[in-house]
Amino acid sequence: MCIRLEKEIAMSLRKKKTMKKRREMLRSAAKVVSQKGYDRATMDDIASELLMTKGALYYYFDCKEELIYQCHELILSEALKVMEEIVLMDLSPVEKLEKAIITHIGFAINEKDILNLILKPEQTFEEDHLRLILEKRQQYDSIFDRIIMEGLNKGVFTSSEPKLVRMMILGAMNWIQTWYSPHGKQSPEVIAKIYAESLLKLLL
Amino acid sequence: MCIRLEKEIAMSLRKKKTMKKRREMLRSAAKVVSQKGYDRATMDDIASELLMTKGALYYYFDCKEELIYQCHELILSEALKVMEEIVLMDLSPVEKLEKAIITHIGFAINEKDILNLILKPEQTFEEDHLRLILEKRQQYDSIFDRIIMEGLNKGVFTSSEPKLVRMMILGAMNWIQTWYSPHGKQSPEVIAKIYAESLLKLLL
Amino acid sequence: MCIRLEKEIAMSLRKKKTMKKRREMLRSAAKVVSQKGYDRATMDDIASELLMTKGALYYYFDCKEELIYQCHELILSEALKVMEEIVLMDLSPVEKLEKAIITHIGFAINEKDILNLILKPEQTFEEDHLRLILEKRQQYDSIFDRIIMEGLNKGVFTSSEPKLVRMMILGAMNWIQTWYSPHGKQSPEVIAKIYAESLLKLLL
Amino acid sequence: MCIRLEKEIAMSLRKKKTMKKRREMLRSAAKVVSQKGYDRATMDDIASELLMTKGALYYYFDCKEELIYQCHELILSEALKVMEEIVLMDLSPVEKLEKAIITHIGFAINEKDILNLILKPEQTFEEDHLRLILEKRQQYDSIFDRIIMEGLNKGVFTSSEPKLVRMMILGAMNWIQTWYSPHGKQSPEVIAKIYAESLLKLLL
DNA sequence: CATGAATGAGGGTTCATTCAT
DNA sequence: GATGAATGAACCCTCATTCAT
Repeated sequence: MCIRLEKEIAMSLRKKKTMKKRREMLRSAAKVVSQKGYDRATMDDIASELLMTKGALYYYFDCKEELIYQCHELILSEALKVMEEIVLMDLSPVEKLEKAIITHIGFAINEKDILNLILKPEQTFEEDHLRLILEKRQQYDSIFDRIIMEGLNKGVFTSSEPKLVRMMILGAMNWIQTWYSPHGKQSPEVIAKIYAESLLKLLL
Repeated sequence: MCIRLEKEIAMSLRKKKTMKKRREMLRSAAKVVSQKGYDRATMDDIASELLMTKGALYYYFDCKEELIYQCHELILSEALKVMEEIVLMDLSPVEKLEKAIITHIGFAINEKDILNLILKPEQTFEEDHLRLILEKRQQYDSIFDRIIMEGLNKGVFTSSEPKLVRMMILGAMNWIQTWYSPHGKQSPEVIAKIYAESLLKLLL
Repeated sequence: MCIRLEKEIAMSLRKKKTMKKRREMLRSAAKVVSQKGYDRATMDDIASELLMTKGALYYYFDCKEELIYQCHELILSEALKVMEEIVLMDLSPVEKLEKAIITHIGFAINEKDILNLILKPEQTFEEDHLRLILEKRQQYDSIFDRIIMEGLNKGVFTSSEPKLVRMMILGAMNWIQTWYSPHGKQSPEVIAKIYAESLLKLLL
Repeated sequence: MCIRLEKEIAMSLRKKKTMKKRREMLRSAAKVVSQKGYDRATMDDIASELLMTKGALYYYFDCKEELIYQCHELILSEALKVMEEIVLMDLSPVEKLEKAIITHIGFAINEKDILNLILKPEQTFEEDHLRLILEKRQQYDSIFDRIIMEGLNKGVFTSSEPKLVRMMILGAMNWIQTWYSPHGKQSPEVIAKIYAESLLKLLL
């Protein structure tokens, strides 16, 4: 019994370790891929960023696409969870949208490496992975829709085209990746604030 | 003399033909590349879209990068010219910005194939081409800055962060490529109108 | 009759012109090929050295190999003719060999562009051309053999291995191409003299 | 500790194996290239001579030029080492030069495949490799200069142009590659002896 | 689990050659 | 005779993937 317990604990420890390792690998992979682009980042690049050999990577992931898909999955799920918490908070729609915008921009900047991957999944993924990714993106986007609808229903937002406005907001935010540099004069937090304040005008 | 003249005319005719052909090739190349992505679109793909052989492509362009660079150059120059005309028109800043937004969205949708290429040039182009592209993009962006500044000076626009607002506007517009489909319910023109109207709010 | 005559003269003039042109082309081709090597010199390189287009070259020569073969043929025939004159001169074997060495070195240096081509014809020419070239080289080499034999018969030369000595002499001379530079301190004539004097020792 | 030791031994064994393989590859590559010439020998040719695939070659060498450069490096270094031993032997200059000539001809004939590559490195190698090769050749040549100078100083050799004589000797020897065939009537050793004996006359 | 080695299917590029005009 | 354009066969090189050890 005691031995069994130890084993179980050991297992769960090992599993945790493995999970942690996988996550590390995903982060590193995402970093390389977001810098070079999917097609230009080779498995060797990714492996050496991890101080591993290519062969080892294939122990953890079946193929390149799978590896990168897992990256998406990881970060999108994380982001989605945070966003869903925001929706359920006891806040006004205005406050929720502000929070959502600030949070999203935080991801876009801090997790630039990973979120970067999201542009044009059609050019990267095959059927199966693609469907899953598009679904999750859909879920993510709908978070914003829900907040906006809530605001419209409560009469604090105004818009005849809420879907288009949601896309304007997302587009404006995602574009930040394009020009943001940590050496710029404004901190990510300041940028996020300004964006939140400004973009809210689209709904007033 | 007469013969000489004929020759010259013939020359200029041939040159015109060649120019026209080059332009056609650029359009087709842009189409393929915008669909598959730079790295996945092979020179064979591009050539067969043109009902040509790969070798023929290399008669006109030194290498793949050069070919795609010329695509950028072509469309960016065109767009820039149109935008510069707008700046010089005898219109109010509000009207100018509306026109600029509508025009830009027109490009983003109709020339999707080409403008699409603009995302992340760093991952595609080497030093020299990259610098030229970034310069031209800069010029393009500054058109919007000029209109915005004009509005601020005349007191019709208000913003403490005009640069960030300009980037929100561009981001919102460029994102359209991401989701626009000709089968959607709204026509490009309607979309453009709605965007123009909404985005102006960011400056009021 | 008179017209006919004119025509004939004209013909012969044209032919001469054509011949001259061919020779010019061969010289230029040889120059390019000797600098870059057969495989690295493209037909475009050769054509542009001649201020022509590639197509024009093909009017005069069937293919690249043919063109280069003609180069060999031209220079080898020339050299052979000069050498044969030397053999027939009314000179002592020593004087003949001196003259032959000096003449050969003159070719090796001044016609470097063309003689250069002679190394390793096996790697360049197909069956037919190769046989013709090897034959002519054989003829050329045998000139030296004849002079040496004459010297041996007259008792002014001594060697138990005349063939090997002939090859030493040719090797020593042809190697000059490898290091000769017009900017060196010794003139071609001086070099030739020294070589003639020294190499004769091999037969004394 | 024991495990560690085993590992280290294994490492060194594997490394040795790898080194040996590399050397084999260089020999085969040299063979193919010396037969077909650098530009005509394809990587496929070289690979199939080794019963390998092209890809495997690229696992060991960065590019074709590097592969062939390593061939040069290998054989030149070997030859240079042997020659340097000769210079340092306790022999008379005449005996040293004889030995050097015989040794060089041994290389020229037996390692024909590799030494063959030395003609015209300018047409094959880029800047960096070229410089290294020319340097090493220089070193090699200077071995002969040193022996000759020693002989001149001791009064056993006579020459007003020792540099030119050195080049005659090298040229005569290297030319052997051009005509030597294992089916000829004279053995390499006999040829080497005759050359040594004859070429010494140039310095007496 | 991990590594070094190898494979094989392309992809970009070059170039001799051809041909309509 | 000459030109611009086009072809197609190779060639060098890359890289995701596999596998014996």
